[in-house]
Amino acid sequence: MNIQNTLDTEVKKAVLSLFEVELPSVEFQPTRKDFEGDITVVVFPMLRFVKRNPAQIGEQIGQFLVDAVAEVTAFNVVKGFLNIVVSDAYYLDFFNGIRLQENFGFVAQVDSDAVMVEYSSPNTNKPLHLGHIRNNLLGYSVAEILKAAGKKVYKTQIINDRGIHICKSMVAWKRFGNGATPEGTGLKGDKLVGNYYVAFDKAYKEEIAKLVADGVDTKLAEKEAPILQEAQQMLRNWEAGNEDVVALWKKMNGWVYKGFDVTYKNLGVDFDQLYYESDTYLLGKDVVADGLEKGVFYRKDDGSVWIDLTDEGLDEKIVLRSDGTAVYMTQDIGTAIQRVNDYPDIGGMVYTVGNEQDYHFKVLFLILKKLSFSWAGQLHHLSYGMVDLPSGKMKSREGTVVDADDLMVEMTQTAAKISEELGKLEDYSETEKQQLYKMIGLGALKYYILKVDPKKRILFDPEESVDFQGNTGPFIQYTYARIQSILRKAESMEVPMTAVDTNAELHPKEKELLKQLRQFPELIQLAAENFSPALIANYTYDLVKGFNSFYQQVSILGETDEERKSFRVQLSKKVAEVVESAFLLLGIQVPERM
RNA sequence: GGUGGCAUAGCUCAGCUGGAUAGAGCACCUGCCUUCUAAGCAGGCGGUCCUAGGUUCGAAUCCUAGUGCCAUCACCA
Repeated sequence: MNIQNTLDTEVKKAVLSLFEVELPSVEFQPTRKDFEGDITVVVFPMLRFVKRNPAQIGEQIGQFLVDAVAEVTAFNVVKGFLNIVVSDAYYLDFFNGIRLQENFGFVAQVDSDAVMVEYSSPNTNKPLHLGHIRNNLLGYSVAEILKAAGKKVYKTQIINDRGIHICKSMVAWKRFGNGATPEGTGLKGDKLVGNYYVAFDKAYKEEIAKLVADGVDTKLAEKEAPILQEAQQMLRNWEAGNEDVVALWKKMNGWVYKGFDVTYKNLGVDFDQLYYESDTYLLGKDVVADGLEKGVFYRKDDGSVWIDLTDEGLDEKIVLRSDGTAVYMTQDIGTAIQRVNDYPDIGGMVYTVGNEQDYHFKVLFLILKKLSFSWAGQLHHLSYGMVDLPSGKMKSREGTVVDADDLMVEMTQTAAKISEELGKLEDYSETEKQQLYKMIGLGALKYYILKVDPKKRILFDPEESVDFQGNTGPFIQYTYARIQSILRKAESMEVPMTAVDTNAELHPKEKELLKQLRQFPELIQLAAENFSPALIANYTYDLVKGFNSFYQQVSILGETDEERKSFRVQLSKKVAEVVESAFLLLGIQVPERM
């Protein structure tokens, strides 16, 4: 039984027998470092029921607990805080329980309902950048955390493969490309297509300037620039199914997908199911018709269809244009329904999309609720802040973006530089080294991004890059590698890996580590409830800090008492396992050496 | 203007449903490698928790008002 539950009932019993009062609840917190004890009962809230001096109440409850609960060995009271000391035996017993447990903290799938997690969802007219990296890491990590918490998860993305922006790249390629291909140029497909998107913008601006110079009004020039007209015509042709246009569209998108695959693979993210906007953009219209009948929507005189959300403190929102075509919202309604049709066990969805779309998702969820879908209550917008540069916002068209591929290469190079200076891996082959550098470089990047609360905006300074010391991915990876080194030696020393004697006495650092390990399962649940990889990251950091302190203060393999040595080796192993598990949830790998 | 988010040390960030003297890392300054990996450990320096009120035994945390930054309020996606 969990010690806290035991204490909860015992404290209530104590208050009942001592003061004849029934407490509704008891407030616990971990004892702060500077005080003696493990768990603290906060006495203040009891004052409403027990009219006495808090210190006195604490004393009496403390004595009661020592007498009644075997695991409680001592207590002290500071002001209104009753600090309880829990026996070493309790912690050692806990350790024996998890010693051989694989995937400690992870829950086997318990929910029959599945969750679909959407993330990435790029446009196919330009390469992925730092903003997508944050999106991908968050989405992937949340999906993994939900799995670890017992959910069935489908990872998905909706690829925005149609629209005027794609046509812009296509037009520019036709005009300036001279038949360039990824094979011919040696460029990654997404990069090649992205270049033409930039080229379009450049040509467009030049045409506007020329028209304005010829005396055309700026507004008009922006509308009438021939290259824009051409792109618009191309979109109409695409929608009409023009063979040439569709063939070009397929060809160029194909290039982009190949490029994206490389980036995703390097980033270490994946998907169970892909959706393409070209398949879904017409969806949702029948649902709107349905909703019209039910009175959820209403039609205006011009034929457009709206929903009135003023009762919810929001505005009116259009769901179908006057010409009967779908808008963004229509499509998202349709896609959500499509997904549940495809995977009937879906009970909820998570949308990983930037916070600039908070309003959109608020409205979308409300609409789905009003259409009374059973799963509409379980929709979550995993909203995150933008990644800004010191110069401000990233803009693809202006070339002020941090490219995802470039950034990963840079991080790997930095890792390589640091590692080579330290020179600990002389016996590694070149391939082994490269693999490790990538692991460390990406570990630094991923941790840097995931440790921050998703809601917050991230300021990324490419000059200062990302740290490799302190509260960083590499620091945690390093600790893991250190433990592996000990374990290798322990194996050659043939240290026995047997259950520990619960009568043993714990070193304070050992107890500290056991306390931290004990929190891991709850932490996964908490992270899942809050959709927060940051909680996992910060927990892992604390655990590792605790281990390093332990490592520095006590000797593990040098310990002369064989039983104690065995315990320390196994404790280290468990810490490493938890670090590995936690990092798995963040999509970060851990090295055997570094 | 309406709505939403954010504001904690020079910088980057923790701080769970209100609880003890507000915590880390980086930077700066001290120590510690003939001892299990020094990408480490131990310590020092550094804070009107944006401001002003309020609720409470107790507020960085909750409420109100204000300030600053960001986003959003399209028959674009």
